[in-house]
Amino acid sequence: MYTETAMMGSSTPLRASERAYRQLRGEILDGVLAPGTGLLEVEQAERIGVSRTPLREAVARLIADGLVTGRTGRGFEVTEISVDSIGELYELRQALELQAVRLAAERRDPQAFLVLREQFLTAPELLLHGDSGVHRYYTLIEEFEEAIDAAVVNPFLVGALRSVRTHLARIRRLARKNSLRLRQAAAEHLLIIDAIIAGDPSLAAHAAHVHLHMSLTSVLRAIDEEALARGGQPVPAEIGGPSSAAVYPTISPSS
Amino acid sequence: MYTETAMMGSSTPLRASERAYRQLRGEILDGVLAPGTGLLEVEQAERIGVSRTPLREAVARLIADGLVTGRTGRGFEVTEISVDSIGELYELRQALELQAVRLAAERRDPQAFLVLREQFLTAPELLLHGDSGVHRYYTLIEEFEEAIDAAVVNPFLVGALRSVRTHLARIRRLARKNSLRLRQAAAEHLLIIDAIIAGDPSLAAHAAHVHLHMSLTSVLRAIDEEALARGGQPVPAEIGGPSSAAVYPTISPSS
DNA sequence: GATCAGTCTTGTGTATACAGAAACCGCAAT
DNA sequence: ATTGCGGTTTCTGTATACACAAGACTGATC
Repeated sequence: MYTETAMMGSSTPLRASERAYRQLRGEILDGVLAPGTGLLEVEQAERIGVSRTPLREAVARLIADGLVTGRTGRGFEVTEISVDSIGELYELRQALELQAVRLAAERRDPQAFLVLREQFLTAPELLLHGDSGVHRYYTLIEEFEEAIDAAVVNPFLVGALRSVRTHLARIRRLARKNSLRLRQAAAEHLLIIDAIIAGDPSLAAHAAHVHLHMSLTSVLRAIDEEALARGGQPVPAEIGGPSSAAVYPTISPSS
Repeated sequence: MYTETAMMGSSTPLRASERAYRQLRGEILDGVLAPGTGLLEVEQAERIGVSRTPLREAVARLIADGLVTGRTGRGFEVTEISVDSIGELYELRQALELQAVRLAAERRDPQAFLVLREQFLTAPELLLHGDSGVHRYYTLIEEFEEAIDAAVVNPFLVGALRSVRTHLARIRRLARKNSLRLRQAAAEHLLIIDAIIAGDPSLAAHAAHVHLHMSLTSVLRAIDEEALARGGQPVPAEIGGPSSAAVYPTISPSS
């Protein structure tokens, strides 16, 4: 059977393993497949419409990405996201982004960042335009990240950054940010961009540090609030576990 | 030299994909499979003695590790190591190790590092004992790295560090260090260890920075010398061009 | 002699068949 | 009632078969 299902309009028909990878990855990142979900090869292969061979390849890549863990013997499992793991991810993120921003400030093409600067200046009013504005804002962030990657040049560093961003995407889902925080974040980005344009690595790094600190604080608070809201007003003792840790169980990724 | 095949008569019979992965990885790290070598699925599967299915899984992991690149259409290829890529790797390494060492200084169990300290003190005389002493020294380095990993706790950071160390192992092959440099390196390590024991994150980071700088300098010089020796004639000191970069062609990994 | 086209070989991508192993269920025994 | 044991049932791990695509080769033509 050669399923012509998704031509996608794009050029290449896309290999089955690639389709499986993208679909699973997308579903994990979107939270369709919740953390802790146990998956079986046969079941997933059938659902996605590929045979087990390409599906296994897809799962192997997801494991390498740290989005999935191989369960001994029986299938595989979407990795959990604990509050602890968020802090850990930010420790790595800090190491990488400070370095990236430092190098970007040394090697940047000023032109690219001047363009970005203009766009970030419009962020506040952009964020008044509801959901579509927010979406546009996230696109802007992506462009910022791409500009950094391009300026840094370093494939090792960029690779590590991409990995971190993958996990960040999942965390972002846990706590949708309010627009106040987004406007604040835009201002913080602007500062980083200015430092890069000025070719000031040290300032860029410190500005990034500030931004990450604010970001982490905001994420943790948002998750806390959400946990309270979901836990309901009562918060009865019937669930005796450690409060926040129970909501987002333990475990964490590897790569 | 590295270990050979299956000296581990350990517990599990080991899956075929795992065997293939370890063998290929070992051979790449040892330089048996030189950078740029083109590999074919069938040929490698036959050589290693597994079928294509597990071999493909092994190759997928190697690609994820950045040790191998998929070639469009025809087989796969051992990734090259350029002089540029060494510098890039060290940029990532610096970001990660400084952060690791910083966190280790905050969270360490002093006892573990006190033990390490004792051992590193014996390094100089250890390195007088020829090849076996050098081997013992590298074991010591591994123990140091493990102690850092344990102190850092952070799985994300540790994962990224492991990836870097993989690539470092390949580079180490290119330029076997002289024992003078190793003694020097031991002293630098000692400083880092002392800072960690003292619980001084900032000093630990700076000491690590120094160490990495010295290490990179030493590696690059060693490669240069080796290139000169191999290039035969006393290549004039016209370093202006891509002289050194030409020896170890372009390309680099992705992770 | 060179170039181009058609075929032929070879290698990947995918599906499937098969074997071994681990979890599940039920039964029985303490 | 609980626990240990055996049969059963999946599910994984591996091998293999098959289809398609991309080179390589050969032969023919200019």
